Amino acid sequence: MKFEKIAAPKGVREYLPPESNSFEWVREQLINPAKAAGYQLMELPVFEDTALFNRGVGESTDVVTKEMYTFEDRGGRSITLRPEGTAGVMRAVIENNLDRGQLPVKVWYSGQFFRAERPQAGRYRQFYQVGIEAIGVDDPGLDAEVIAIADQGFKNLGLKNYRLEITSLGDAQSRAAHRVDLMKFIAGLDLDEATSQRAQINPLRIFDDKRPEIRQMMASAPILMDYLSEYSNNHFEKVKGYLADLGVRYEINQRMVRGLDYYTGTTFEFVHGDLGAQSGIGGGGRYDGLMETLGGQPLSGIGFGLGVDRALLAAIAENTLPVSQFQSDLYIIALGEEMKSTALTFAASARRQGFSAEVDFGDRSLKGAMKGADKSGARFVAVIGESERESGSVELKRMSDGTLISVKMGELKKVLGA
RNA sequence: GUGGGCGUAGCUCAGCUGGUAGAGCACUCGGUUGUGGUCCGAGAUGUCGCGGGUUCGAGCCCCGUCGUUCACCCCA
Repeated sequence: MKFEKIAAPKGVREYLPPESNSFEWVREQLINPAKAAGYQLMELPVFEDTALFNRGVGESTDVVTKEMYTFEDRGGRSITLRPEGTAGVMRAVIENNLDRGQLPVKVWYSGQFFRAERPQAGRYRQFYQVGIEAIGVDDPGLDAEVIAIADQGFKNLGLKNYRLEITSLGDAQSRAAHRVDLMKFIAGLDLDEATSQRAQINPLRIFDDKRPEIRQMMASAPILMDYLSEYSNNHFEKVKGYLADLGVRYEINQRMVRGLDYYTGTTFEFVHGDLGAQSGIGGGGRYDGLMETLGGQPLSGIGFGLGVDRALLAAIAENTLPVSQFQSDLYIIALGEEMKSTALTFAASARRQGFSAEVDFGDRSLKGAMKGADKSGARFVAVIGESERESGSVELKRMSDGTLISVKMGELKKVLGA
């Protein structure tokens, strides 16, 4: 009887040892600055009521119209695998009245997100993000701090070849005024069918077109930043000032376009230089209307999402991953089956003493076991035989230079260090 | 969703103008019975992604399909 193999679903990225160690490290580096700034964990469902994203992310976005994993559950409810994190956080904040306490609500999250796109380098159908949200306060200092936290995450990874682009999308009035003029401008252009259709849905998208001829046409298009209200402009000036004070380097990108509809005011993106087409490693911004749209108070908020998969690719490209292999302190080999119990007991004792210890399994030859110890990268090896069992002490072999050091099983600290 | 490249042992790949598969690495064992990294020897491993077609004969040609990859699109 032979069973067929089952493959992973298309487009999912899996992290297996030893690469998973790098993945875990990257994720930690990215989120640590947020923890240090007082953000607290929020664990949310990976699936939500479809309406949350339709309403929250926006019906005009590609994310909602063609990239969501939507299905009906057994109770006839329309369910969607989350394509991004902010809407879910907002839903939970509103539902649990977190915004009735001290503001801003500061939370972080980490997990997988889903988008049914054609897979490509750095683009997967299931991908990982860490992110934060600060909800309920509209303070340019907060905008700057949020951006600085994201930037610190990338710095923690040792990345250098990335840039931070920022812009302000202004408030509702700013955007409405700009949109009128921009539509007028675009109507005068000679665009192909698909492009002009896209322009109807969101004219800002045309700014993001990569074709040189389009870029040239758009060179003289009206820029949103020229339409900012006094309030928006003032707010943005302060953000830039604080960023400068924080030593966060940025570039203004007046043509930045984000894929989610809810962004207003300060908006930003981190772009890496070595990643090919999928170069965005993180992004975020302020969202004035989102909470109200989802049935909550009319409070503003700001947050970001950082791509863990892409950050890892960037770290690989820049060769900044730590070389240290994740190794055990102690590798324990039992000489024959009779000694296995002693070996297991010793390993458990070593772990209680605060050291990582692994046991060689499979009853292979001592030579094979030593090879296994070598490959595991363990710092020390202990061979357990009759004399060890009788005396209660072991000879620890330091693998780096081969020296043998005798020590009582209960006093590993003397050799392995604190 | 649209286009192009690719798909041979666990990994990296070779396989000439079609004649039914190979290398290196890795893996297991051994080089006399309690100590690794080098060296030497031995061994196991593939329905050549899958399904059709052409042919006396296909890993090599054709079609389809799936996967992968790059770009478009989109974005983390």
